[in-house]
Amino acid sequence: MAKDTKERILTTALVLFSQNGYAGTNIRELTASLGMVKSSIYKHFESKEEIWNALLDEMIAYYNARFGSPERLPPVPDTLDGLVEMTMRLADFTVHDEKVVMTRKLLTIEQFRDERARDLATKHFLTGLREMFTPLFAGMMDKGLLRRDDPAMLAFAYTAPISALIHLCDREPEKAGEAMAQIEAFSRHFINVYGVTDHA
Amino acid sequence: MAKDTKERILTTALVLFSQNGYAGTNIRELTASLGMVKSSIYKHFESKEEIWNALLDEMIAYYNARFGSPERLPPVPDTLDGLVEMTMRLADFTVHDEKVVMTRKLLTIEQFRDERARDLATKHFLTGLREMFTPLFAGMMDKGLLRRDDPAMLAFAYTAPISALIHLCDREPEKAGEAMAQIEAFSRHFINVYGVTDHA
DNA sequence: CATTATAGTGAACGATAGTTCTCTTGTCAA
DNA sequence: TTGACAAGAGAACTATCGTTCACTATAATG
Repeated sequence: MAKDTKERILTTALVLFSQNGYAGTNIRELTASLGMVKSSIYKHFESKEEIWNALLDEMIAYYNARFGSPERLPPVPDTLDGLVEMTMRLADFTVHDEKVVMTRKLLTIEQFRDERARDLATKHFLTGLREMFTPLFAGMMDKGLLRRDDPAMLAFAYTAPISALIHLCDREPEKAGEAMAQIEAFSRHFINVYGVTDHA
Repeated sequence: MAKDTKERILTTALVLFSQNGYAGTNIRELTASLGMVKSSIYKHFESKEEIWNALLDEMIAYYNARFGSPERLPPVPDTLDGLVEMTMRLADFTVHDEKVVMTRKLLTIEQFRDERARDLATKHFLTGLREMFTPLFAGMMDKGLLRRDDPAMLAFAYTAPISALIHLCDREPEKAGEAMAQIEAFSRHFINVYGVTDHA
């Protein structure tokens, strides 16, 4: 079906664009990966740039569906260890889910060329995680699990180092194991510093 | 002189590659920016790829000269405020020095395509700052300015958020002022959490 | 059944990519 | 002063780029 082929094209475009960039990918290579001849793709998209725009539309929609809505927020952990566990689950998914990895790599590569990619990159790399953890840390303060402090600042201090290690995994996947261990070590360091050990 | 032209070519290549990437830059545009015709460049470089390799060589040499040697380490601050000041000086330079910004953008764009760019990217984005601040924090612990802790972990927890904000400036230069303020706020938060307030 | 839209083919197009070649100019050493 | 060489100009080459077009096979529609 047409809809199906269009979807397959976008999937393959994500694979190639995230590896070689938009300019570094040609439609011959793209269509060959799909088992067709290069002219066929113009039955589905008007131009290479339209493929890029459609791909960006999809990435934006995916981001909003997955991370945009407040009800998609993870529940506030009941213990400090619960925070570590939740973090490791999130990190594991983020590092190993192919589509998410490719999306991140593509945004990394194209962020200086395309304004929409730039905005989405900031969400993916900076504000997204921070806004996710801010209410979570506020909740943990309410529960007496974390020292009272600015939750947004704590969220930033917590998520930025984790983000840096996720980027390392994108760049050097063979270090993923090591990086995951560092994420856990950092998370434990964090709860040691900010966590409240109850002496009641 | 020949040496001079070669240097000018590399400078312009850095400007264009960091904006549009290696694949997205053509030598016509590159030579036109230098006021010559495209064939002339082959008197200085054998190919486009050789320009890329020479540029990488230069970036690696520059990095090693500037951040590689231990004697280039900044002095251990005598006060907690001294750490903030030193950080702001470093951040200001890193965010506003054109060559450094372009180098970072280029490494960001090309890190998935070239192995040497990948390695240099990890140094620029992760290990470099950490290795710079680890002995510095160890010294501050010796001086009783910081709580005793793993200096490498503290260095990571300190530099990663700052790095994230520097990346934001690369992506959205209009937010540089805001980002610098956030760096200072984070630095002050950090010394509040880890700093030792002397009650002797 | 006839028809019409759809999806894919293969040849061809103009534009542009990186590169090479020949020629001219200016500079410096013998 | 002459010869050699470095540096650039401009035309031309080949390959490849994104794209178009005429055509065919298939499947859905009246």
